Amino acid sequence: MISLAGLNPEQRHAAETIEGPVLILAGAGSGKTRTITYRIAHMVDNLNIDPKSILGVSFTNKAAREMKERVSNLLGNRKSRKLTLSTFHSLGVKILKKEITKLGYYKNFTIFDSSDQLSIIREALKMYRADKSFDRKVVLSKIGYLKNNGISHTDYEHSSFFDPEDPYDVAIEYVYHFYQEKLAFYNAIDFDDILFLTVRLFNDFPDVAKKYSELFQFIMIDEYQDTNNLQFQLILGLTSSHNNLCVVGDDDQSIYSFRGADLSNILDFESKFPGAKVIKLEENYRSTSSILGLANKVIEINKERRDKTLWTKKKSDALPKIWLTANTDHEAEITIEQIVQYQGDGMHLADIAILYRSNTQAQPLEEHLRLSNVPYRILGGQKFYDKKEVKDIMAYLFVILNPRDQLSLRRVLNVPNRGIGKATLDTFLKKSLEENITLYDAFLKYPDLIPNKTEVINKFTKIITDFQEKFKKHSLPESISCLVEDIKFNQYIEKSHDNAKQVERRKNDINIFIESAARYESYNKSHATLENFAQKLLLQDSQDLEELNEEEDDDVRVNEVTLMTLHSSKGLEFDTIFLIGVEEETLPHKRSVQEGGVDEERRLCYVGITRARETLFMTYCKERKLFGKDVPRHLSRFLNDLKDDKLFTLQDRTTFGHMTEEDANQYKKSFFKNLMDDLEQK
DNA sequence: TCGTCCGGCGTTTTT
DNA sequence: CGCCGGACGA
Repeated sequence: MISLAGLNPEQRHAAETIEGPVLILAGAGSGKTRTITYRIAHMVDNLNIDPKSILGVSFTNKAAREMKERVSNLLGNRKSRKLTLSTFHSLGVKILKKEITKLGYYKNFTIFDSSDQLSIIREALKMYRADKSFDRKVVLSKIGYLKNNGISHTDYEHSSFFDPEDPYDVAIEYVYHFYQEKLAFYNAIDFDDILFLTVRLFNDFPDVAKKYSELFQFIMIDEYQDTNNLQFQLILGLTSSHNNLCVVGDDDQSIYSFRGADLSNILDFESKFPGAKVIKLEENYRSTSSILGLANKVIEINKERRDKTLWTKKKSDALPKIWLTANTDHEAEITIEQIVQYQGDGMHLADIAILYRSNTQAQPLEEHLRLSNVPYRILGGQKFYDKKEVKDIMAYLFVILNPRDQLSLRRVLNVPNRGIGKATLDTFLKKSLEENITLYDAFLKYPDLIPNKTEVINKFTKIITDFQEKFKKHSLPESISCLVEDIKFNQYIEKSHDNAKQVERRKNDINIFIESAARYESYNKSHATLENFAQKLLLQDSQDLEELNEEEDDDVRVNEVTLMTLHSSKGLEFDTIFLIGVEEETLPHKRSVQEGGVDEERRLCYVGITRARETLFMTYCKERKLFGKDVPRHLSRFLNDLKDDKLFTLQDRTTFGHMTEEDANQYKKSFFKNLMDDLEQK
């Protein structure tokens, strides 16, 4: 029996409302995760609901994992194992693995990341012979936008999204077709396709939708404010045979509209799901009253939001501080100075975070942290999987699994250099087009197409076929390290870099990769096939990699300051927050202002403020170096509009050198006091 | 086939 | 100011 006595009345109400559509509006720091983990535990343990029939969906693997862990702490491993707690995308892949042949794909499909996508679009634009240079990224995001609105490449021309007068739209019409045909030919899908195809599957085969909807009788969606149209369609499919949908979210923390998140999903929940119950969690357990007071004022300006006001029992008079600094260097300097002081006071560095709007702002901070010998970590910098050498090895694995995957094939073809360059590739590409076979099949069928290349071609295809066998017989880590050995990858790394340190780091990355395969194998035993491992890699869901990379330990929090963007800070909390660069054109970002997305920037600011438990510093610069030029800056409207409300103290740190205004006054006072004392003595 | 040089561009990014 | 991608030359 799970006791809900530890929940407040609203949380408890949320945990006990099981049937029908429910919207839990969970403000920042209102105990959301606690509430939904108890809700699940209550369903299973107290109401005897079969855990197999419960589906919990979140956005990140990390969130899904955390949920799993916390439910498991309440329910025990045996029951919690039967729950399905996953991300939208891994759920989609799971379904597609079983059903994708219905849509004309092979089962061993590859998932393309954005660099793969961009290279196809580059090819398409070349074919289109665009005299005006179209921006690949714009084209890609438009295609993604179309997919997220359920428009396929064949629908596009006849849809309301297509304007025949707009040259961009006409180009995109061509590129979209080219792109989808290439993907199908490579037996690959992109991230949007994972959801797009799942929705299409549900629409074209209602019995399939019914099957999954009957399997999952109770559905929970976390971070509902970030769902897009496609995810909404998916939810409709999953609930087609029942109405037990519980969504959890906070419209004030919707910060992913640029990825298609549609705020109306949460704003109009009741009209989309009639009879819905709405439960508000408004007690904040995280921040002091002064931090929350500022946060509430900042966000209340937004028009399109659900009415709610967070409150807390944690009273405090310590107002958030805003520092005016001279420039980015000065900003970094006094921020780190303050952190050093805290460090001297015995504060744990893991309780401190520095947040910023964009990654470029991290640079001066990093410099000053290093200068002051303050340990730090940067969240969301270069991803492990994005490192070139790791991607290379992964590409080998993808080709071994799916030789139709031409992008991976082309990636590894001449890595390490084996004399298969552009000319050779083009000849084989031409042949494969003529015969309408895959590039790989062209290698197999016509190895002597170019007489003096026969040997290298045969050598290459032999590696692939050999390892297709090898992976069946031997363990994952064994096979991968054998592959690395066979292709002489380490020599290749040595040859491509003259910096000895870089060589070591890159070799080490490969070792980490192999170790992660070993870990994956030890966790998953007989299920640890190359196919399943590759799928984890494709969904960037290998916790082993992260663990190995960060050496995280649950009990010991590493003594490091955390640096990250506002986006990646959502869901986290720290005793002390430094929110830097709170300036016009930085937060709100210039481009968002131009495109009318100021509301979302305001939410971003709100997210940043509400990360802080005890202490909040915000900084802005008089001048910021942008692209080599010094540009004058002003305090962000989000704070400037509240100047008279006494919600924060503004300190000009440019005039007191390294001292705060208070310190300077103190100094002046004691200076005069000493002077007086001296005079008195005389 | 590979390396170098030059020009353009520069936000956030759960999968 | 610095990075990345395309062009062009050795």
